[in-house]
Amino acid sequence: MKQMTIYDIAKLANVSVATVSRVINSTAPVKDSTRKKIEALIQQYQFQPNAMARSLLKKETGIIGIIVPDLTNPFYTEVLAGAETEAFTTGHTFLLTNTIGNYEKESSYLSMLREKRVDGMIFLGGRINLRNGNDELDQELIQHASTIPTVLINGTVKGNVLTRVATDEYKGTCMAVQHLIDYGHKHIAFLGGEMHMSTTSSKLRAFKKTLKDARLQVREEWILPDSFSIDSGRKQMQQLLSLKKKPTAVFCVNDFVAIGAIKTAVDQGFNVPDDISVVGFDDIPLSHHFIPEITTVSQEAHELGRTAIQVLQKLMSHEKVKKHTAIEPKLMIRKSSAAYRR
Amino acid sequence: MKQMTIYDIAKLANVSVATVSRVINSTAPVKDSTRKKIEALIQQYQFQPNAMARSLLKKETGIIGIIVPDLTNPFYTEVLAGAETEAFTTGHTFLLTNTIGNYEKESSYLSMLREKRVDGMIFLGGRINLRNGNDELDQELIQHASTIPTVLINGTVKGNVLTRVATDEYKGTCMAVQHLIDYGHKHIAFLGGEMHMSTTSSKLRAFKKTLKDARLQVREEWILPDSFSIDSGRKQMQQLLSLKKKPTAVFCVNDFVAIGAIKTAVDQGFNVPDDISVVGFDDIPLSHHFIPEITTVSQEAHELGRTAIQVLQKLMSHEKVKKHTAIEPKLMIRKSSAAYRR
DNA sequence: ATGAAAGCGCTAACAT
DNA sequence: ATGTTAGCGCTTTCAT
Repeated sequence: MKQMTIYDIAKLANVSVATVSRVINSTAPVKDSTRKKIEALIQQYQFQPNAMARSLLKKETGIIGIIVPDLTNPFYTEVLAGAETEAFTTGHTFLLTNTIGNYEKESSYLSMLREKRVDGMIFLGGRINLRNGNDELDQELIQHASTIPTVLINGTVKGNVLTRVATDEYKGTCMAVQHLIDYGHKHIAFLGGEMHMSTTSSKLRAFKKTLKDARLQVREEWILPDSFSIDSGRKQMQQLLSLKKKPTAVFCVNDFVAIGAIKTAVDQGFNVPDDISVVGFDDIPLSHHFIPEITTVSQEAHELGRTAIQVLQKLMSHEKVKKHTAIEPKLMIRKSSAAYRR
Repeated sequence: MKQMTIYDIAKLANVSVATVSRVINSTAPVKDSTRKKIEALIQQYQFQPNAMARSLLKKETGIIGIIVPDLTNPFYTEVLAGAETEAFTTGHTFLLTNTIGNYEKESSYLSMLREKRVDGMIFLGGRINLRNGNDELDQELIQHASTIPTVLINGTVKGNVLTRVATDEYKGTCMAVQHLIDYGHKHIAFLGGEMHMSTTSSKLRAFKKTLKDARLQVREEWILPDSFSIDSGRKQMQQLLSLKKKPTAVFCVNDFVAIGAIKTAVDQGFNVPDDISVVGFDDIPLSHHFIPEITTVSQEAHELGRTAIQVLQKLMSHEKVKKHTAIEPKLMIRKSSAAYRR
């Protein structure tokens, strides 16, 4: 079926396009009889105005561009779901991209979003999580952000010049490590994460700080970053268990690493949490269904997504917004951690 | 920074807009010196053509609309990730929606996608999974599909008039149940799923058929549909274990239900798989990291997504396509199922 | 090789 | 209350 235009409807109703436009947008009074006639026609032909023509004129598309590194990562999808909830209320839709952390793909999508004239943009992961940043990539993003309202989630660029919403990972880590200390653990390891990512380095800083404040020793051979995957957790726990001197508790940079770590420990005949306590980070849905249920730090992903959209909406309507909005992390104490028993 | 237009560039270069358009699209030869000049200007001002203006004219947007019921469900996101891979190669982007299975939201997004004149549409879950269909909802979808090339994933509408790509769930179920039978199980239960969903009913049919072919009894009190959640698995396994006569193996409609079922069984002191075998469906990433690793049926979600986009691309370029493309399921034998021991 | 101008489908100011 | 018309930013004949 061919798409009709506002002209077709106007002709059929013997009125001008302006009148049709008026009934569509109820932007001015129209005589009841003509309105009825037009509405009937619209219904009959299933006419739907071309949003592009309108956008061209109004300079707004009703579309928010989202750049995500990994659609299969539950943390990101939880953020997305939260964002969608909020965006739906204002009629915004998402133009979604999946960059698998590939900077070129990020760039390519960045241009695409600009060409499409999205009303705003949310950026997660990838380049904004680099520990030391990358001038060229940062500049590109800042440049795009100068024409499109942009909010960064859990990341930043050099100089913190872009608006961002983030969980306080440093604080979350302190909470988790302190929890282990409160349980009487004195020998605690740090597992997973890529050292060139800011999320890892800030967690590691928090980890060391918390141990030092409790006058506990930081043992370098128990600090085993690697990546963010389950396999990484398996591998590094393996390594840990091969040491003569083993820790009694482990802080993992995320729940995937925690799952891998627990799995390996269990495979090797250790009991979690009785022999070794494990805490994760993120509170992915599965963490409280795993066996044992995982003690972890919630990033309030849904909330994070919603907040980011709220901030973006202000940005889009030229309201003043804080450069940085922090989301409070929440410690979820479950079954993978227990009091130290000698 | 204000967005420039092709006119601005043309003025700065002392040429007509036509010439600028020509260098942007390399659609006609342009003298080398003028091209260089224009390219420099484009670079300098970071000019990016307005995709909407172009789309208005060309009648194509480069956007594919995707309707998904639940962004936090790993099966759907895996499909999405597969689809994205394929779409990226042709420069298509996704306008994503999340309907949480709400039919009104589906309708609302359906119109939105049409207004936005997406080039094609992928529909997952929701109304297309209704066991007995729903005439009104079906009609609406068919109506939209008559103007926008549409591919349904793992679902259909009455009369099968729309193009679809689907895993053979019936066959997958037969494979899983047969696997349990081959392991010597004679007492097998069916857990989870909503009975008004076609995925549940077709799995149940396959389940019964396979048992009958093996001359095994189908016991109604062991058929415990409910929903697709982990909690549903927990609840129904609880129910199963409260029976005097218990099965030795369980087929679950998906991995979530399987996880819940295993959890409850373990909580109650049963060993999986020694006391009771459990198989799932979908092969979500977590299923082979769970303890025990879950025997399941892979829907080849990534492949499913890719194929759907390939089919859609043909549809969009007016090539002939089969109404139905089947994806072969794959049995993944892991640790949650074992041979029956009396 | 380049320019002028029509038109994609719509909205909004200006007339009537 | 309704119609006329000028764009929005681009592509694409048709001229030159």
